[in-house]
Amino acid sequence: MTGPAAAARLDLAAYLPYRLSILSNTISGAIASIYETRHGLAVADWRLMAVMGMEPARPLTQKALCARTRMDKVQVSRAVKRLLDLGNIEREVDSADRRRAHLRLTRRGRAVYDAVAPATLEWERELLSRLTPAEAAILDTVIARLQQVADEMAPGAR
Amino acid sequence: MTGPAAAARLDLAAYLPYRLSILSNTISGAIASIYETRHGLAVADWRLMAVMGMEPARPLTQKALCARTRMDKVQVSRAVKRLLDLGNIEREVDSADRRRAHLRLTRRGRAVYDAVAPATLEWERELLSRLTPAEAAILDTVIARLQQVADEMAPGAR
DNA sequence: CGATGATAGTTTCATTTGAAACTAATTCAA
DNA sequence: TTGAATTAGTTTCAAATGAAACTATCATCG
Repeated sequence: MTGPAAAARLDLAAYLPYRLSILSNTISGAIASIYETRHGLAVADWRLMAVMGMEPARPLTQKALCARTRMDKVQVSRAVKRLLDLGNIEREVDSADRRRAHLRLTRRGRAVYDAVAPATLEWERELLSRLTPAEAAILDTVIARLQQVADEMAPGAR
Repeated sequence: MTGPAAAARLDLAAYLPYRLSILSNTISGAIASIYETRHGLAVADWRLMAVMGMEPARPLTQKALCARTRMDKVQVSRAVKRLLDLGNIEREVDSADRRRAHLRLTRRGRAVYDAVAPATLEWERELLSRLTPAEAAILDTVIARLQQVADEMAPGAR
């Protein structure tokens, strides 16, 4: 009833990588609209702010931001420049190693964070509320396991 | 035990949108390496070929490709141009409406498709093999449900 | 020391991307 | 019909991106 059966035909609508990509883009786009227009933040900018907001007492270097966000150093460098221009973060050169600088949210950045973070969390909560607790729990472990496997299978897996 | 409890603190490592984005990018990148270097295809190129390969007997217009891939018409226009240059697809102007053209894989394009599609499916199969059947089934329904909810929640939800 | 190599972060330059304007063909309405 | 509005697809131009080269600082080794 479905036409001639070809060996291993690829059906995008059922193909996990494709579905994940669409889903992730839909979600990211929706959440980005929370901070893009109102606070003038690009996705990369918000990502850095989210990390810096997590542990405000511990200022981070750009290298640490790279590690925590999986962004590369050029992206981070540019996002940092934008955030400095916006006045959302401040930089203090490390006294022991002047190549490094420690970055933290300013009062203004903290205010932006406090305005945006709850909205993004609420968005996530609303999304997850459509799943049963069992489904949510399985989703959690499945994502973790798939990430681990994907890391192993990726070219140049370390 | 986790420091001062701030209201609604955002933890990226536990935040679904972020985790999904990392996972999707890891997977897409790994799969892209299957066709990028060997066949000179960009992600968009392969996506179009995957759709055209699904039902080879039914040539598609660029508009139809937009709908099926969720890519916009500019991306599609450029990918089509690259695929024509590579000789992977051919174009036949619609006799009834000369704005439109029907696109299909050439013999060469079909050969590329037949080389790439099984490898990508094998990659997916390998990934999914790390899940129990129950987990895989739940993942399937969860992705579908989340996509539906995300579509509703996206700004300008139609 | 002083040279060599490594590290943190930035800049340059060529390519990619996206939005908006554009072209060409078709439909619709009077 | 012919003129306005739509539609399919392309081009343009400015902004975003990434890879590689670069600057400045620090560590190490003779």
